[in-house]
Amino acid sequence: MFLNKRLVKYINFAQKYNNLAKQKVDIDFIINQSIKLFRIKTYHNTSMSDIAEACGLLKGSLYHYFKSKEELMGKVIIAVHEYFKTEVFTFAFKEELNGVDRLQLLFEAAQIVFVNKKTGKMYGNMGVESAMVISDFTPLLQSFFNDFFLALKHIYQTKFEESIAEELAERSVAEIEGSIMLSRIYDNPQYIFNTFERLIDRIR
Amino acid sequence: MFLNKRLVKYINFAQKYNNLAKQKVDIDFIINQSIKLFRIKTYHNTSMSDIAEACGLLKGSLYHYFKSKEELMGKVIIAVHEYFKTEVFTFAFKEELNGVDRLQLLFEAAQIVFVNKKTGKMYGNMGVESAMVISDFTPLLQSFFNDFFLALKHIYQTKFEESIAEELAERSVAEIEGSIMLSRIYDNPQYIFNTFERLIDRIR
Amino acid sequence: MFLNKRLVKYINFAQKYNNLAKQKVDIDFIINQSIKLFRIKTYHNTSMSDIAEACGLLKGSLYHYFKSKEELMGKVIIAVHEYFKTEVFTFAFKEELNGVDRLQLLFEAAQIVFVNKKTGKMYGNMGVESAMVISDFTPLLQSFFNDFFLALKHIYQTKFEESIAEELAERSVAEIEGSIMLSRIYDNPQYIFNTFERLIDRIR
Amino acid sequence: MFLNKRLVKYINFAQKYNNLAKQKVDIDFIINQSIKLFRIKTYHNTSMSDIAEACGLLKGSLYHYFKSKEELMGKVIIAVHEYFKTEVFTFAFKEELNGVDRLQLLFEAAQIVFVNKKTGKMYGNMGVESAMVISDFTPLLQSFFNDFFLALKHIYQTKFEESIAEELAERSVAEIEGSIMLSRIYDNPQYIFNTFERLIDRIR
DNA sequence: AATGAATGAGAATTCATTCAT
DNA sequence: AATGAATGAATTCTCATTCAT
Repeated sequence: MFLNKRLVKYINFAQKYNNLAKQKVDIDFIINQSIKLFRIKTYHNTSMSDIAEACGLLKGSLYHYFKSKEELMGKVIIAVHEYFKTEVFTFAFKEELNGVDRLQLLFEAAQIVFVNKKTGKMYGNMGVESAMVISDFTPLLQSFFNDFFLALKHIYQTKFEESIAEELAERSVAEIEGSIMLSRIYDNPQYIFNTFERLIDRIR
Repeated sequence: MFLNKRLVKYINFAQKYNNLAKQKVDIDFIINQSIKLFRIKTYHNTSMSDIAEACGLLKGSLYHYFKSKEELMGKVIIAVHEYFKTEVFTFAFKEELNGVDRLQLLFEAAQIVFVNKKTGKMYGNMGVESAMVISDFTPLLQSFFNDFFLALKHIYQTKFEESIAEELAERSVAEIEGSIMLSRIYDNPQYIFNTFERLIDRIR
Repeated sequence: MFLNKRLVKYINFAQKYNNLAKQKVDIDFIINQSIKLFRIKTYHNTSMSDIAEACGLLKGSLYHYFKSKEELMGKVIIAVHEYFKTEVFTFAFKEELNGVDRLQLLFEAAQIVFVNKKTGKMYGNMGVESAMVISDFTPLLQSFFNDFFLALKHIYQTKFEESIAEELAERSVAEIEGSIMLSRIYDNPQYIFNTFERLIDRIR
Repeated sequence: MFLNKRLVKYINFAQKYNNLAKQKVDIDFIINQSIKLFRIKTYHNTSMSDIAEACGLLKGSLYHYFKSKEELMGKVIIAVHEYFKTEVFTFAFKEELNGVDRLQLLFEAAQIVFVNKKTGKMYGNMGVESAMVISDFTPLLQSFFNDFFLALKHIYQTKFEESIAEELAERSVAEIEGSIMLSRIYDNPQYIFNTFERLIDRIR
């Protein structure tokens, strides 16, 4: 190597300086950018290049964070799951509220994920459809839906006994997911809204 | 036209005979093979090569029948839709039966598509999930779900007035689709069975 | 064969009847359709399918007339050559006219091939460019240009001695071909017109 | 900026050094290899595979540099244009020389492109013919011929007034291009040589 | 951590040509 | 003569992944 050590040091310093100027790139940032892209373009139609570009990185650099696109997708699903846990399902366990209020808050929080508040239109593809298409991710989806189910069951238990609460929860999850699907197919959020209303009425 | 009818008939027959003699496959065969593959492997993970192989053809030969993979997928969705029209939705309009029976028959016919009777397990991915991921196919999916909705509405109208029948139909479609999704995610047809039972109970 | 002879006869008759209704398809017809297509779309961008379609035939049927696309192209070049011989170059040998008139008539006839009289715009690609790109056709092109050269030389010999007439002919061919090229590149027939005028002036 | 200029220089140098170390080829190398192939084999008969092989790369690697074969061809035409600007047309503007000398030098430089000095034979097909066949490239060809025309006009203006210089330039371009075509068709550079001589005589 | 050139496998598609009928 | 299904080789292009620097 013909570059002397002092120079190398300067270069490293300069690079660090440049990086500081850029958007901080960490795993979470990449995951969030990926979520955005997957929603708009689908897992299959989003290339590692696209993701890299959205992160201000180059393709190869992503492989420092994830050893494959599938691993990244897995992390994305987990991140979405985590979001739902802390921002949506959590309302189910606000013991200071009654069941109706909890359900209402939970649905309001969920809505944000699917419906663009400004335009009133459906957001693009959610991870679920993309994920369903890849069987490797079923355990992660199962885990997600377990939590979804448990949250609703917990709310229903404020009014019903366990076995009924369980049945209601299962039905509700199915109804909600089905209506999300319809909303997306018809590009009309009304199906979700109707379902949410119906479910709230039912618990009343 | 100077050819008499009997002759035309003979000619048609002769042509058919010719076709049978040379033709290795026909469009319907390709579509059916494609459906099988798409169910197992997903639209994205099924290559034209795979389809060709399943048909005993070479890749290029498929392009006699479909000018692109997307066109083939479109035809696949239409074929599934057609199947549902003639084999599933049709029970909704058997006016000689009561609503409960119609629903029961319709659900039984639908089940066959999703659940492997022999193994009792879920079949693989259906076109719907694949299709959802490609926005070009939404009109076809809308058309499918329109028919699904109308069939259920027609059944519910045997017991309820129109506006209620409509609401019930919408709910039912959502519930069914959601439960199919859950059944697939948990690889357990029980969710669909439960939903079908519940819906039949409800109309009783 | 289960079809009786009488029937076969009828069928043949019926087919013949159908054919009579169609455009008569013979080699010249195919060649003319091909010329049209090659001019618009280039040799490389015109498929045998395109040609067949333009002739009301199916791809495979073309192979009754030409054993390959290249052979067809060869025949096309020859046909164009023939056209030029009988419709364009021929004016060079109208011994009853003077040189100027012959040149004028020859150029007028040539113009028709390159410039659309109605729109005043250049026609698309001529065979020459397409042909140049395939070295197998150089003998045919040489033959074409030999005749072109001889025609002009013959005209020039009405005013000049042989060696000068030869030189002028060679120059003229080059100038004309170059200006056709420019006219095509700039999509403006003026370059050809200018050249024709200049050449007529020169002989005067 | 806290990095002093000397450092920046070093860094640039270091980066260049890095690039040299890893890079197998660069854009210019690919373009030059492509020019060679297009000349011998035509744009249509040269595959991306051929080009890759000529560059010691794999097919896919080319797409780092060009997003399509057409883009590559565009760059090739521009490169040829650039070559003509700096190596051929440039002689037109050597104000210290008289018109005859400029023309002579320009033609000598041009000859090198078309005629193999060693064998005395014509080189294969040049990009121009290939390009002519693809309408997307006409703007690039127009730009090329604009410069060609301006160079010749500039030379003619040493002896003639502008309008005459213009006419002569247009004629000369046509004559040269036409004679290149003839030289190629007859595989005999004499046509170009004759034209060049004639044009030089004319300006004398 | 980041680069980005290179890989290499595979995708969809095109098309001239063949051939049994 | 005509069909048109089938071939099969080639072509452009994509993309996840690797790796030397």
